[in-house]
Amino acid sequence: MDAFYVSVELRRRPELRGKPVVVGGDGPRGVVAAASYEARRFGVHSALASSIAKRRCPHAVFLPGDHAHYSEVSREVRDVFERYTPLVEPLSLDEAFLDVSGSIELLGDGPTIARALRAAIRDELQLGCSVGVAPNKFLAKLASVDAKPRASRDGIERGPGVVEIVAGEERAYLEPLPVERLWGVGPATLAKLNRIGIYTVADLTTVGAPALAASLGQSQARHLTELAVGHDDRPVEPDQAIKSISHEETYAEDLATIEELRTEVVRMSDAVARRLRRQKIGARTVALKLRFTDGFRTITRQTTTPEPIDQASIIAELLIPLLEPIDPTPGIRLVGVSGSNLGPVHQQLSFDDLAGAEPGTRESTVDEIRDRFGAEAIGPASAVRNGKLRTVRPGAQQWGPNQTPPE
DNA sequence: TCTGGGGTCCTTGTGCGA
DNA sequence: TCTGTCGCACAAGGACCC
Repeated sequence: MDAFYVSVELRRRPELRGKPVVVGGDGPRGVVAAASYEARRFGVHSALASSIAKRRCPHAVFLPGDHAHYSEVSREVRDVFERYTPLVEPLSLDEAFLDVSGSIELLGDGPTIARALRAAIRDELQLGCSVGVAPNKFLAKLASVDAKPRASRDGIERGPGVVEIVAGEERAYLEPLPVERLWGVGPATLAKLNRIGIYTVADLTTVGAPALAASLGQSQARHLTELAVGHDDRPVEPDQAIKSISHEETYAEDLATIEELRTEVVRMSDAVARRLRRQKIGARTVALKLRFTDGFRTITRQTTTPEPIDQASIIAELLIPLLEPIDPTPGIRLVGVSGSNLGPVHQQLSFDDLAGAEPGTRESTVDEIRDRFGAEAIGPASAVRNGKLRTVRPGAQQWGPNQTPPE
């Protein structure tokens, strides 16, 4: 999808069409989630610090973002995709791979299906999208980027909308591209490649395997060598099982005491546990993540239990001891909790249960209360501040702390 | 007055049992 | 009994993706 979050907002706010619009966090530590092409002309792009975005484009309209709404629209988009093939693998809210090889006889070749799909999304949902057509996922993704509109200081180019990479022409397409276009080459890998004289995909195909492996390690070297010649045999998999569930928050003001960290770990554990129960799954490994303000340093601590768990009280009881050796006085800007190693939950005893309740009943009752009366209806006592419960809504703080923190 | 949140995958180090 | 090593599981961190 093209500038998905912004395009969704423009459907509700048509008066903003043609203006620089930015969706993201507007607080001191917020980032840009999406920028309209008008804003991109000023060098504003996703993941840019909002403070810099405001400096580059002071007249842009900043919108806070509405993750729940984008999820709904994403579902509508997927419904359209599924009219063309059942083999749809969502990559994120705004991207998906479609295997249409079984639909060609009925609906026409790849580019024909791509054009029909674009027209349907535009006419029915008033949203723009760009499609890459290719023999595999990596090349299709690459082509879809080249199909998108492009913004520069001089103006906005519309983009072709559909780009096809034909089988047999993979290498001719790939070789002139800068090597960072390959999936898995970010800033760190790019620096390593540049150090051994690799700047383009063509450079990568001429360097020997031992030299590449010495720089990057066997696994990554093999991966990039395959991509550089257009090989990618990953199938389109519609039903990917999730492997971890996490919740993390960055604070507008640093935390500096163990007591504050404990309170936040309880809140985050509650959020993660609720989502685990929603998915009817438990985590064997639970992890704590802390990011220090000095130098953006991040540490993680994890522990693994014999059985999958989905109770907030147990997750918190496991993680809080991991906090004890940590000195928070330099200032903590982010706290996160995650659960991985997922599996079905067997009957488990929580600390609550030791007080007499049936195993697991207390937290599922909490879920029911929240479903009926809202997230603010009930929560951990330690999450109450100034008489108000500080709740966690998934996605609510997706792009950094709010400008005006809750009381 | 720069850097979110939710993910996946990989590498490296370590402890442990065989 | 001591030492080396192999495989495995786990912990921690890093890199990358949208």
